[in-house]
Amino acid sequence: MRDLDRIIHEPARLQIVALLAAVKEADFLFLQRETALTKGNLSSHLGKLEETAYVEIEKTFRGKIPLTVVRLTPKGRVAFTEYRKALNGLMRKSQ
Amino acid sequence: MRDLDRIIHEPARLQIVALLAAVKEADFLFLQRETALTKGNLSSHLGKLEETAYVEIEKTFRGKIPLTVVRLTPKGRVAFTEYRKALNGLMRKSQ
DNA sequence: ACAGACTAGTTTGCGGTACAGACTAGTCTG
DNA sequence: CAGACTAGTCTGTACCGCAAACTAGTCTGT
Repeated sequence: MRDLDRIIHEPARLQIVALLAAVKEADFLFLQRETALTKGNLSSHLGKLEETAYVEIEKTFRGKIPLTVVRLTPKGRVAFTEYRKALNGLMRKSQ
Repeated sequence: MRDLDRIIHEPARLQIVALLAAVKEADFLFLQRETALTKGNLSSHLGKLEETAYVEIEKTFRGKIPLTVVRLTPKGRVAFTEYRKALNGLMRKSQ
C-alpha cells in the first residue's frame, strides 16, 4: 500500500528534509533559522531522522565551537522521492 | 507564517478531503472503502472535519437504511487550496 | 421466526509524539 | 567575569491517532 511515510510527513521534518534535498548539507543553526523550531525540537527531530537513517549527522568543530552538519543519506533521498510520489498520487485524485 | 493546516495534514483526513474535493459528495461506505479506515476511525476523522466546518455531514435514509452523505464546505475547499499552496511552497524549495 | 451480515456510528483505552521550557556544557565577546 | 552564543539533552504536558468493543436499527437467507 502506498502510504505516506510518517517520519517525513511530520511538518517539521518535512521542512528539514525538503531543505536538505535542496542544499545537500546544512548546519544546525541554518536549519533552526529556516524551520523556526526551538533547539530542543530540532534536535529531537534530527535524532528521529538519524534513527531511520534518513540523514547523517556529523559533529565537527568550527575552530573550537561545535558545529553540527546534517546531510541527507541516499536512503533518505529515496524515501523523500517516494513520499513525493505518494503525495502526488493523493493530490491527483482531487482534480 | 504559511504553515500546514494540521487538520488537513493528517493522512487519513488528507485522503478524505482530497476525495471530497474530487467528487463533491460521498457517502460513508464509499469513503471507508477508498480510505481503508475502520468505521470508528473514519467516524472520528469526519467528526473533526465537521468541528472545523471543513465538511458538512447530512444524515439521511436510503429507504430505511441510514445513509450518511459528506460534502466539502466552501471553507473546507478554501482550506484545502491553502494547504496545497503551502505544500507546494515547501516542495518547491527542494529542487 | 431467527441468525448473521450490513449501515453507521459512539466510546474507551493504549501508546506514541510533538512541543515548550528548563537544564548542561563549553566558548567567545566586552 | 557577566552575558550571549553553539548545540544539545531531559522532562512534563497535552493531544491525537488507532483499534477494538459496543450500540442500534435493517435486510437477507433458511
